[in-house]
Amino acid sequence: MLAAAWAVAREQGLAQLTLREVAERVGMRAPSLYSHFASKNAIYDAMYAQAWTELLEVGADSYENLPSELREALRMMAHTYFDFAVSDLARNQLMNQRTLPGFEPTPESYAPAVSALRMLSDTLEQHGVRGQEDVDLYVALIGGLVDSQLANDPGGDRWERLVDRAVDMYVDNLGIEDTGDADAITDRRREAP
Amino acid sequence: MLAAAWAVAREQGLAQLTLREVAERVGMRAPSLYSHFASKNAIYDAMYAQAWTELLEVGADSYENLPSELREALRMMAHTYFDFAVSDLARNQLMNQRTLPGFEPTPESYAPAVSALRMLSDTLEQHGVRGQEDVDLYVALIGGLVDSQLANDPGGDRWERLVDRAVDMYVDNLGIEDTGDADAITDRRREAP
DNA sequence: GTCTATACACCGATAGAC
DNA sequence: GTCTATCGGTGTATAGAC
Repeated sequence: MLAAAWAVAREQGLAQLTLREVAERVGMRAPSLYSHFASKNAIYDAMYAQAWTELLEVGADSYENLPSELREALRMMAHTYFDFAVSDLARNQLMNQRTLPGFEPTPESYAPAVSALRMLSDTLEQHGVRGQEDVDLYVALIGGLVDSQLANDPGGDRWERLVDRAVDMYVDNLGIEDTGDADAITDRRREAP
Repeated sequence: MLAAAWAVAREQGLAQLTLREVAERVGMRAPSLYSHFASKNAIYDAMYAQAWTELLEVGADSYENLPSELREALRMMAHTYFDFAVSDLARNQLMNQRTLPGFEPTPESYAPAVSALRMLSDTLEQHGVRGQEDVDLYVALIGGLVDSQLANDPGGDRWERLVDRAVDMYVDNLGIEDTGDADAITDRRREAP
């Protein structure tokens, strides 16, 4: 049933999802959906939770045995996320953009999003990347590649080809020793004025 | 009249713009809008052109007397664009995201977008940044900061504070001499494998 | 150009029978 | 749980009077 909702969102657009269309795909009438969801917003909410849970699973699989070397580990992480995000525009809009005005996930549905970000920052930390700003910059950098790819070259690879270079640029900027040791200390990161 | 459309888009959401609401704000009835626009899509199209034309004007003012020094010039450009983009979520969605399924600007409306990107690449080139991938990476980097700011900290400055650092990171990665001379040659940019 | 009137389709949501 | 019927509302767009 959520699968049907995702299909509609992908085909018609996230905001153009309708109860009638979802119901039809599962062989039901629109009012019957209210036996499963309290409202249309509740469907979005469940989709939001499912999307972040999916990422959590993809990430758990992929991050389990990351290379100890910082640069290689970040490249793998970046590609995993990039492929996941780019493969579904509607899902990415629900997860990371304010496409639905006023939509706010419930605390229960927001939880997997928090876990996913936590998993990212934990993994970064294990590889020597510490500090909120370092994480924020990584999020913006990889997210920017995803958004550019989806907006300007959907189905192509114009920004995907920049993922490795972007990660290298980022690691160079961190200015930590790239030894694979979790305890890197040297920090010559440039300070913004 | 376009101003009324922008107001509705900002308040209700880009996709939630309705002819009735726009008409009401200009003291008209919905059908009267068809004297000015052939369809709702034509309104979006005019808004798209206006948005990119605005950026073109802001950019022309700002890029006229940029510092010759690469790093400083890119910082100014980045802040100019960041402030412009972050100040209007609906406008940014129309310009840079696929929020309206199936919307494609007409060639006439797409023209100012091409001009704006051309202005960017010309300016970058004048400061020694050449190559499509260099431009693409800049677009993704600054766009990523914008999108992160709008999605995760609307009204705040959590990613705005990273603009200067991001530009420095980018310039360092270009690996060109930062002398203010338009003819920088050294290129030790890392190649993705 | 703007109006009234209206067509036609669609929306989310509820009531109540089965 | 699922249905039919329906509510009250919205949407874009057109016809034709003024």
